[in-house]
Amino acid sequence: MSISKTYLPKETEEKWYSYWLKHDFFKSVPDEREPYTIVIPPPNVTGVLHMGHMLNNTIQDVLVRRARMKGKNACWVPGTDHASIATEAKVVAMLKERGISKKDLTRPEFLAYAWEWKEKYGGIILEQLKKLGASCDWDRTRFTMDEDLSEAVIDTFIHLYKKGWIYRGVRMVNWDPQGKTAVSDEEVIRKEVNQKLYYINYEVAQSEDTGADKNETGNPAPRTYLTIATTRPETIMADAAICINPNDERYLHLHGKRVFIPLINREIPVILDEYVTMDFGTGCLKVTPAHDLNDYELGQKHNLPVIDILNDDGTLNEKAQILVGVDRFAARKKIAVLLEEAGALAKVEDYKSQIGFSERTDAVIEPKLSMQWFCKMSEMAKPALDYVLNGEVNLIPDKFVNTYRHWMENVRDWNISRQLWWGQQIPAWYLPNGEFVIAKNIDEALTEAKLKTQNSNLSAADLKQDEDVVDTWFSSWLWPISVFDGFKDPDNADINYYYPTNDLVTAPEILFFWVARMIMAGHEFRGQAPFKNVYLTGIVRDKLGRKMSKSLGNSPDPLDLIEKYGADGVRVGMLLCSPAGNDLMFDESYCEQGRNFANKVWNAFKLIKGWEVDENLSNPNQIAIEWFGNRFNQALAEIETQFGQYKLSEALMATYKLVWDDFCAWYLEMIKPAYQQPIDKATYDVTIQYFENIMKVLHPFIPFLSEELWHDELFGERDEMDCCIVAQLPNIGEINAQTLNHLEIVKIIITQIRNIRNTKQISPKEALDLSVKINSGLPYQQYEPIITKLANIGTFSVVNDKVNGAINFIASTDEFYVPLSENVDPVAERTRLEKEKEYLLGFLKSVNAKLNNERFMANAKPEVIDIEQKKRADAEAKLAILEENLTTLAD
RNA sequence: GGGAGUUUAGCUCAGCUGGUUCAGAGCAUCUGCCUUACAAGCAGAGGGUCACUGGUUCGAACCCAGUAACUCCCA
Repeated sequence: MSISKTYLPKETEEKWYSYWLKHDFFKSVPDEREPYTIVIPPPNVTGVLHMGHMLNNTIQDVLVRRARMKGKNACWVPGTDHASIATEAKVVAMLKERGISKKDLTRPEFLAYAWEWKEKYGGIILEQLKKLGASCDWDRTRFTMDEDLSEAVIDTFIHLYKKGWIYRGVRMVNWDPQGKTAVSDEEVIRKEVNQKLYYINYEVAQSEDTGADKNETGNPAPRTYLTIATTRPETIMADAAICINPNDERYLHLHGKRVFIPLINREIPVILDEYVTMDFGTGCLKVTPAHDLNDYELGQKHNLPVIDILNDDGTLNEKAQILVGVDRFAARKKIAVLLEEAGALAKVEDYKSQIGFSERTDAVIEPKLSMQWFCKMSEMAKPALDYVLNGEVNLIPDKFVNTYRHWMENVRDWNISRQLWWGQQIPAWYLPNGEFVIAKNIDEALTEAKLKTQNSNLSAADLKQDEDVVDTWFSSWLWPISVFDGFKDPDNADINYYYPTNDLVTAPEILFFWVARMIMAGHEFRGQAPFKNVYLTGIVRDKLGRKMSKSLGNSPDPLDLIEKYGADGVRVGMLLCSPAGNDLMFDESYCEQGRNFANKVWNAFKLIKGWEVDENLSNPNQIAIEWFGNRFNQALAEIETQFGQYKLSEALMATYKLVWDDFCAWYLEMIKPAYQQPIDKATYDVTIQYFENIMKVLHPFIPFLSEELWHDELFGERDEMDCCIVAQLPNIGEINAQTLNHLEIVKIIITQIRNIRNTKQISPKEALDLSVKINSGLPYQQYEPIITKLANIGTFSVVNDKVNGAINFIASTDEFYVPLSENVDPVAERTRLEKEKEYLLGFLKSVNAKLNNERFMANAKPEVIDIEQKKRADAEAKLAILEENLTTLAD
């Protein structure tokens, strides 16, 4: 049978994924084992896989697979999020294509379309995750609008309302005029934008009472003006006052005056408040409570009326009096012209300022007063902060603790209503008299309403349910509980076993919307945080540091990458460039490196697979076998530590080097029989064992290839359930430091000789002789076969005297000589030795400086002093050898 | 304007409580190899004023202060 020269991932991936599924390896049910649980951050149901998902889910899968291989009952719960704004937008767009407008539909009709859409496109992303190898328990797949989960949302709403933590109120919200919904502060993206600053003159009203402004002839006094600066001239019709700083000496004459709004000539007062910055603009601020948050607060303070001149879609309404029906941006341009014509526009300047944009629709956010539902945060924030501060919940990396605390200490109430249909409808029913009741369904609402009004004649028809739905995060904050049915059935076997979960892997940008709120919900409903560790991944950026996004088109399609490099290659590629919590500059070349790695493993397999065993041969490789056994244990220990600290990229790199450098480049080269020669049984058996162990260590990173090789007959008979995915990771055995140290010296010797070949242009095929003068007492004789093989040595001899006319080098404190067929160039040799000597002298000098320093000797720790003394001894010994060699050379 | 963070080789990053030859890894680069596991490879090599300026210390990439550049969050 011929084995392909390179690893071909395609059929392997398909084959093993369905095998794993068929044999229920991803499935988890509570049992006596220790659970290891992850709930997936549910992607948008209508979304497609992007690089961020790729990173996130690779990390989760590595963690889950590793836990499974450590004997834990691993459970990774998958699912999707209904994502009200994003999904509703897509459904609206789809309807539009079919010539249907949302406003012509009833709510149930619209929802029917939305569900149809969800059934058709929802879950594509979960299918894509399978391509990556995600070992989720698919039987547990949940959706945030599943009946049970929605019920949990409604119950939660009622629960919090009864506690007094949910209330209804007029607030300034971020209004998205395109999506026609309020969005949370976190969904507003601020960008710096070039704008214009308009200077507008307001005529000051004449004082009737004092007559001071009339001149003696009784003619009207000349008109006077004040000038304000604004970036939003279209809102002047909503002005409620002009505000000046009471300390502003320029405007003392305006105290107590009134002014006219240009174009509409409505009279408004001049008010005084130190809030106004004197040196910004003209020092006169127009106060527009309906359209600016700060103005709103100022208006509240001064009891100003709120005049809202904008419709929900961003056009001007009749309260504006002019430009009614015109969009806010068109109105801005038009009003500038009108003001100009009226002589009220003093000047226009360029101006840069921060503007909020909707994350979902990219429309400019309009501050808008509206009646919304709010969830009070202060009581819930406190315990949620404590979980993180006292370490019950670990944020990884911990630099996010500060950010988290800052946010939790300054948390604002959560606007939980959204003016959409796709989502859980708010369980509030309005009575004819304007009052409302909160109830689980219409029947309960009616009962409540009758009780409340003492009117037993009320009927269901008299009640009208709130039109809005709750914010999507109001369902996803319950996710870790609701996926285990913890609301409907708070004492069921699953929730008791799997909750709290172990690790949550998510992006730092949703630390507050999601992570913090899950902790709040966990505390409120289970008295326990929902997870122990939160691993915050970085943002995937392109090579230039730009965030990968659809609009920039700088994101590769993950499925294309898998097609090109194999899922294993892409997984390795993702992890290679992803330090925890730092953004990662993704480049396709990392996937290439991943693919090459998989190929390396494949070829190591191919080599071993090709060996013939001769039972009669004795084992010449005991040293190599012992060394690799130790090295393997050492690497296992390192990898264990790195996983413990969630340094996944480093754990992968340690694995990578173990396989590539230690196993392939050193171990296999040491034991490899000559071409077409058989190998002895002992070496063969232990090597296969080593390889099998390596498959295990590799499995979390490259599950497909490791599973594929696992089933080769090389490893003997396997029954159906004997799979790499459930193999137990090897235990960390004892590590003999001396074995490892000795072999490091052997490697140095080999490298030195190879280096000599390279610099002297000697072919690797030409054997060289090697003599060693042993000063250290190291048993070089036993390493002779390895050195001879890897450095292609002809005769290896131990000598008592220096060898003249040979290239020499020092390893440990022993002297090595390589005689060359042609004479060694004494000048070049001298230069080389002198250089080395110089280095050693410098080194010795710095060591001596420390040892001769009384304060060092007095203050440094004894072990540090020991080390320094050993360094001095070693350097002096080497220096002595060098000196001798230089003398010899001179002879 | 307020808060947090980052700055180490061409690139991406390690570097734990200051002390091993501590200046590291992978990739890229250069040189030489088609040595029958692998050119998706093998062997070897060269790359850095640890952002800058001061300070603390016997000793600083690491601690402190200031400066600069960049990033993020909040206003």
